[in-house]
Order: sequence, then C-alpha cells, then structure tokens
Amino acid sequence: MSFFSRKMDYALLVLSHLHGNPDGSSAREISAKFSISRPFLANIMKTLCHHGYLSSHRGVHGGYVLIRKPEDIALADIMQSLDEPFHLTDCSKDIEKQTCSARTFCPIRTGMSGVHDRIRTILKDVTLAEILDPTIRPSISLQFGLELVSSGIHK
Amino acid sequence: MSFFSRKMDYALLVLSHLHGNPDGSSAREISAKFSISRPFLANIMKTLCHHGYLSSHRGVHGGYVLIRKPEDIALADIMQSLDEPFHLTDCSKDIEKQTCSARTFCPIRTGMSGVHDRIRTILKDVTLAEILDPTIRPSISLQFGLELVSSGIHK
DNA sequence: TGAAATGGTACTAAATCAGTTCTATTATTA
DNA sequence: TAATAATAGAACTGATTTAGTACCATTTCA
Repeated sequence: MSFFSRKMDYALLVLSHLHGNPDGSSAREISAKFSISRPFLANIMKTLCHHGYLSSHRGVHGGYVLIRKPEDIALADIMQSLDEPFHLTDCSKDIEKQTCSARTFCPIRTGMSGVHDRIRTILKDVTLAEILDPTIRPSISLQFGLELVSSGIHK
Repeated sequence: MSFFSRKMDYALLVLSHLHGNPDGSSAREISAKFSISRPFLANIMKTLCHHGYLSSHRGVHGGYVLIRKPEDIALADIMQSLDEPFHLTDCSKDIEKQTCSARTFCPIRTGMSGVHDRIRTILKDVTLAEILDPTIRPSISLQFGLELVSSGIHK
C-alpha cells in the first residue's frame, strides 16, 4: 500500500488543476485530462467542496473553483479531510485511550513518538504551494540550507 | 490505516526485546510479554530471521538472537523486509515504468518527488538504536541542533 | 424541456491485512 | 526413547479497507 491513498493523490491533482484554472473546472474536464474515473473524482471534489477548499456552481456551465490559497493548504489538512489524520501505528489510539497493555513498559513508545512527530512535521509543513513549485520551500529544512538528495521516483 | 503495518510494529518490538535480551528469546515469550498473537508473531520472526536480522536455534530451549547492530538497522530496511519498500503514491510505479499517461504534464510530479524523498530520508535515517534511545539522534535534524516540537501520541 | 453540472447517500467488488492452520524438522529432557 | 518445546515453510481464511459504482434529486443554462 502507498502512503497516500488515491483519493489523496487525485485531490492534489484537482487542487493543482484548479489553481491553474482560476475560472474553475468540472469533474468531467479533470477526469478526462488525467484519465481518472469520473464518478470517483466527483465524489472527491464533493468532499473538497464540503471541507471549504472549493466553491461549487451547479448547472450546465457549473463546476468548482479553488477558494483557498495554496500556501494555506497543507498535506496534513487534505489527508484529514479525505481519509483520516496521519498516525504512525495502530497502537497510537490505544495509547491515547490509555488502553495499551504495554504502555508502562513498551520499549519503543518514546522512539516511535519521535518518528511520528518528524513525519507529521513534514505533512504540516508542505503545502499545495510547495507541491506546485518545489523551488519555493518555506520549510524548516530550507531554512537551514539543507537540500536533501533527490533520487527515486518521479524522475 | 496506519503508516506502519502491524508486522512492522511487532517487528520493532521483537528487535527491541531481543536487544535487551542478548541470550535470546522465543516467540512464546515475546507474544506473552506484549499480549500478541503467537503464530502471527512467529511468522514475523521467521521473516526477520530469513532476512538476516536474527539467528535461530531450534529445540526445547531454542529461540532467536539479534545478530545485527541496532545502529545498522534502519526503519526503511525493516519495512522492505516485511512489507514493501516505502512509496508515496500508487502512481510511483507507473512513472518508473513510464506508463503514467500524465507523466509529461503532471502538475505534481516534481513536488511529490520532493515529499517522497523527505520521508524516505527519515526512514533511512532512523535506526533501531534511535528507537531504543531517542536521546541519541545520529540524524540530520540533530546535526543542525533542530529539535522538533513533540506533541500528539505516545505521551 | 433537455442536457449538463453538482449534492447526497448507499452500495459493491476487489485488494490487502491480520491472523490461522497444518505438517515437518530439530533439539532437549525426563 | 518418548514427550515436549521450539523453529521452518507453506497454504489458507476472515475481516477490513480501498476504490469505484449507482441512483436519485436539484440546479442552471440554452
């Protein structure tokens, strides 16, 4: 399984496309452009509208318009709107509820918390604006002049 | 769904427990200590042994012993051994295979690559040693004196 | 009035995850 | 030597989640 669900992935495509089309666009147009299931994409756009990312307009020339600024939309926000908030392990909830039977002696509790926070920081730090233009990084790592080696996918 | 599968989570418990028990331990002991399904845990330990993290000893007083140094076991390694290598989105593979129909005009390709690399850096950077003792961080962020705010789970 | 769009909800098929089951082999101990 | 306790390996299963459909209603425009 991927870290991001397809809903998440498609939502980013939608938001990016709408940012490039300030007059708006419809589910039909976007599904055609990216060869994505139209009804599935329509559901995602309904959800994005419901959560205040988009405004909608019905009727023949209806569609959606992006109404939030890209720099105000963090990956963590989209994730929470479409799926659920990020959490590292299943046991996170148990621990919050104090029902984890190993909570008093779990050898990885603190260490996992650190990893959780580091990943969550990225998700809260990276916004749609950075996805659209990766040269502009308002991120912690850039403040320290740290450029991570880029390798792997999306080349 | 959680970022880490239960296999991943349990594997970290196993490795941590075995690090604290240099003479070794059995699936029975560990499943009892953490209240985990014994056959499920046994499968995970077989896999860890198969991938060279543990050595095994059969028979009545048999069990497993940790044979790799904690500082040489990165989260990314464990993930790859038990599940599959980390990837941000489903489309990663399409893009590698050059079969993604949107690869020439995808508006999020480069941006997503950056996020992928940042998360992968954490997974390659954090080792079992750091999970066991989070105060020792051989990580990039510590080199820059960066302490991320800790909040959320595992408190 | 018909077509094209969203709104809302419920449903379904396929994939994945978590866990089980079974049989074989090895080693210790009584 | 027989019982027991452990790993080795493989196949199987049930539950959950994901991805995607389907349906009907409403709105808007030509």
